[in-house]
Amino acid sequence: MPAVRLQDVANLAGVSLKTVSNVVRNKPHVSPATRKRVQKAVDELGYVPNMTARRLATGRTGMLELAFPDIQAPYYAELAAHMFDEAKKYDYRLLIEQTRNLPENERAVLADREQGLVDGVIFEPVSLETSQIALLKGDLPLVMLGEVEPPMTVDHVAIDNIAAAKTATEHLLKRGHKRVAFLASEEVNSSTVKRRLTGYEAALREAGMDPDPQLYIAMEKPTTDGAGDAVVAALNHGVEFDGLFCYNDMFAIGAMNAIQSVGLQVPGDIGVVGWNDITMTKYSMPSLTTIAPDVDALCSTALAMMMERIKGYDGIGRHRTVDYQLRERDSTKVI
Amino acid sequence: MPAVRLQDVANLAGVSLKTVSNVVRNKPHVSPATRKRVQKAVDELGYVPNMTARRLATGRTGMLELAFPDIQAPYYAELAAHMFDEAKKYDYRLLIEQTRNLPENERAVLADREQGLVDGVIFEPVSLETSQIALLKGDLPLVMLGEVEPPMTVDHVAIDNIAAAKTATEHLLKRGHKRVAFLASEEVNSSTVKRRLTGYEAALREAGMDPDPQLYIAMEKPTTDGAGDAVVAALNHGVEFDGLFCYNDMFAIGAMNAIQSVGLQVPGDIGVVGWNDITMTKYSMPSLTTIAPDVDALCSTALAMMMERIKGYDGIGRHRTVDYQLRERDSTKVI
DNA sequence: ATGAAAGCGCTAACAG
DNA sequence: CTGTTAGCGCTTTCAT
Repeated sequence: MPAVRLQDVANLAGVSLKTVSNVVRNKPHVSPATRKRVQKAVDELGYVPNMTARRLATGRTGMLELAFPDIQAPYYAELAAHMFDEAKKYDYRLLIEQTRNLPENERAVLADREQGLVDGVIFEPVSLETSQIALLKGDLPLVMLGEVEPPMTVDHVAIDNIAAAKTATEHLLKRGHKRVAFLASEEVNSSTVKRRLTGYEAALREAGMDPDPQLYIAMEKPTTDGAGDAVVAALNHGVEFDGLFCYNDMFAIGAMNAIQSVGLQVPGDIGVVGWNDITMTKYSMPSLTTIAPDVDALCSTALAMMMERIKGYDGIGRHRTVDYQLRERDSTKVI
Repeated sequence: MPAVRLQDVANLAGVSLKTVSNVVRNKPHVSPATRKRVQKAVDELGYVPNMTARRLATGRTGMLELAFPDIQAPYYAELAAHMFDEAKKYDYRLLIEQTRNLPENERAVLADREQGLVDGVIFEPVSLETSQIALLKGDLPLVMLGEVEPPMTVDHVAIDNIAAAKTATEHLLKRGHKRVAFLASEEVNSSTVKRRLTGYEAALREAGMDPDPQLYIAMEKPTTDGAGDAVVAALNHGVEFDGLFCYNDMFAIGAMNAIQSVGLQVPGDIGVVGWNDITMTKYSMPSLTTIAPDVDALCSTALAMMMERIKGYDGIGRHRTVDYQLRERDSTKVI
């Protein structure tokens, strides 16, 4: 059954192509009588506009690319869900692209190898450097998310990682934890790690403590199990700490499980704070205190900037910071 | 900067449009010398093919829609990740559409309101009925996932829910749990619930027990918290059980937390089994024994059937069953 | 208020 | 091996 075209409808209704097009798109300049007749023909034939053709004619695809490391990571799945909702408000659909933290995939995102597929891309790189991004970025509207420093010309939205890391560390200190460690993997997101480390150290210094290099626990593998392994190794090496600020929630959950598996208590012996506020933090044992970025604001800000770019704004890159909150749960109850 | 077109490249290279097109698509029938010259022009101009135009000309979009309830649900996020990988093998991209369990959204998926946007749709409905699907399904290739009975003409892939539910229940029985309850929400996926209930009851009967209606714990809200609430309510009502087979992993995790919050132990007092084997099951406390569908096989089978449909296969709907495994973890250690 | 004609950028016969 | 000629289905001036 070959698809029914505008022409077919026009023939049936006995009007021109243009008129049918006007009716379909709810344009003015069509008499009620004609409109009704055309609508009847549309329904009868079951006409559905061909998006591809419309796109070619208008140059607008109605699609945005959302590129980030991994849809399977809870934080990104949740980010995607919010972004879907937000995009729908502007009548846009999202095409998801996973980079898997691979530089070549991140480069491919910018290479814009499929012109005309999307109207713009919202991109959270983790390993590309600013200079490379500037180099590769074509003229497709681009909004960056996350901690990689954007080039001068590109819009960017993120939360203040230094401040949030400071908040997390201060919280641990306030709850009575004296020696707070920082758990992260350097393999990924090194600029992010750096920022959070800065905030962490600032909190310690303000509390009159000197950051102890021993308390920087580096993971070998950037996975949940890797987090557990690193914590156990630190404990076995006699590193003493009673507070742990983790790079993300999954690492925190891995760490809590490991801590409890060696007979220590959370938060009794070690208080733990995560980052992202993924759904699972409510159901881990114990539930996890975490930094909750305002994902709604993140998405709406990113999309708003994207829409301006699409409409033609071509100025210098804007940098927006969105809020975060410390969500206190059982992993840091007062001791 | 107006996009560079095939024509521009042809002009620069001094050849015809067609030749450039051949070079770009790596078609034969181009002399090495010409190919090189054209390639140089392509690079110089930074030519990128316009996908929309290509699509209109070929009628192939290179895109598949993947429609399911909710990207935020871990199982679907993981399914999507696998599906992305599988689709890439066929050079297809995926457009995700969330139905949020809403019938109107499920209907919209089938209504094919955007002809020419995708070449086919892979769809896991939960609330639509077979007859409605048959009615709404246009002529876009369609492959169904999950437990809703497909119409005669549509392909379908799923795991044997009755057998898997029986396996899960038998496992609990084998581990020494005498009174096994079944936890689910009837609001959603009622056909799925029915099948699992059938398997659950079959296992009980084979073990010489009569299913006790009291042991069917119905949730009011189909959420993780709803699962916990339902279990606590049952316990408060004096329902006695020492085994719990849950509709899905998140419900199981909610149930385990609730059980432990009232002072009972898992698996000591109550053994728990989930469904889906989401990543989190390894990190819950205790880790969760669960039914692990072979998601890889699910995706590859679905995509293979989709490719046949796209290539023109127009026969009767095929029904494929993929494997599952019982993944034993700490929530059902021998008691 | 409606119609005719000219593309959007690409692919696909069909020639040469 | 390469070039020419039509479309793909829709939107959009520009007339009427």
